Amino acid sequence: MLDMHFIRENSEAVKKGCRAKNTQTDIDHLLVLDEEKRSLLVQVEEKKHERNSASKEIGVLKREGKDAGDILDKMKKLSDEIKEADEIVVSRGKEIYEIMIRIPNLPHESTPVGKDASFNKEIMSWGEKRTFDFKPKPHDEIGENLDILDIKRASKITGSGYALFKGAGALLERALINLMIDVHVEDHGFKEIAPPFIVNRKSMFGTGQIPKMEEDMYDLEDKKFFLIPTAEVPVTNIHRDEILQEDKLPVRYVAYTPCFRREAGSYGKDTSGITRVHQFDKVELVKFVKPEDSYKEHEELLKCSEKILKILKLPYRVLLLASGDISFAAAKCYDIEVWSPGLDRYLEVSSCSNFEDFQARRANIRFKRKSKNKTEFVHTLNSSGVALPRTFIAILENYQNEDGSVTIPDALIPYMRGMKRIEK
RNA sequence: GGAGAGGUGGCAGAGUGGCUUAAUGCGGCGGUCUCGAAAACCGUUUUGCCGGCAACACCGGCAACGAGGGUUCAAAUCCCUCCCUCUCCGCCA
Repeated sequence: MLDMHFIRENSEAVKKGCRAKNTQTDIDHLLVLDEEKRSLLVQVEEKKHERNSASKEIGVLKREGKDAGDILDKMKKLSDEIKEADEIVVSRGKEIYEIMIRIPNLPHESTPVGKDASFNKEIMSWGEKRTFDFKPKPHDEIGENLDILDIKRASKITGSGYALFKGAGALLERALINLMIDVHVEDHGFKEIAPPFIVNRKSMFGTGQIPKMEEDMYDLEDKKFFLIPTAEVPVTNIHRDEILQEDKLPVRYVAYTPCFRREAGSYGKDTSGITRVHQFDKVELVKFVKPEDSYKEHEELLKCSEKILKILKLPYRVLLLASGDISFAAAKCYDIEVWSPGLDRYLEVSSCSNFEDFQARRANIRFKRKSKNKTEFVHTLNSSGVALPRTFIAILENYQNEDGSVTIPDALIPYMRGMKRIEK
């Protein structure tokens, strides 16, 4: 959510930002409503002040056993007026709120302006793509052959878009989670969190998934609860409605969770194997920082995510996303994409976003400086560190051997009970 | 799922319609005292919004006692709905 003061004073910048994010919003209408509401508010508050003073007087008169009939009649009338005017203020307030919660975060000045993904900029790449002396297979074929991935049975159990890992495949999944968490805790100083996988509406609102993306979420008990689409939701909401101490910042959390996404409207896209599934595992990094540090912290956060791919020696590239391609709540976002030789393209394994104070405002996450009286909103950032299925894909495809076996990356061997190769 | 108790300021804890827009204690902050510290004493101590203002300083106002609604001139206090926490019972990994 943006600050109404900011919108008032920078309406043109807000309009421009909304356009850059491909979002239609009627800022002019919002400004009119805001103006109306504030002028009404002044009148209502004056009347309430009058009522408060009169009520005190009535109290005094009653205590002294005197008659307060006249003033009582007057107050009855005044109270009705207040009620009437208050209703208008509240209804304006609701209209304003409904518009406000749908205004996206504005892109940062370093975010390239462009309507879609074709305007994303590749800013770096790492690792050499392996040259194969045989035709590399796609992961689903490798996985089915080794009997470590069973998509057919997953669809029997649940439906299309689910993965069933078996034997060394299930172990690899678990090994990756453990490796990632250990790296982020031990090398990067994040605190490990194991959050609920089901959250309430307030939490989903706080991070910005609802109302805009509500249809992409799995819900429970008639939309009272939601299966989390990412650990970002429960972890960011840890500090909802809190005032953090300045010297505790930055706060860094790492959490493994499964993620549940309906992927509504994406049928037919990225359907190969387990590239796009409704349930997947992910290790997520979340930071709460002071505003002046957030862009420095954003760069560091990107490095933390990249580190995982470096450790696994998987070739990847980093994209700086264009304004039209970044999420509703983000001001700036990098995507990390890992190389998939079997599919012959890059796959997104991480989104590293700076939300500035957009989520903090929605979730009311603040901090207080020692030097100031006023509270301020923190900046929140998060990054996948990293998503599992596509990392699993990249390992199978990049480390495949001609005989169909898969070599285990060195860093994973201790997490795989010493296993060096997955063979039939 | 059933029965009961309860949700008040950072914490503890008063307060059942108007001398309470919340007592008191603890903690925090500032000060006195001290070589310094402790103790003691004095002061201070929530958040949001609106208006004035160059100002997050200051002044004035409105609101908030789990959330929402109702009664009333007036609600922390009375009524209704919901949420949460705790205790006991049932079920259960």
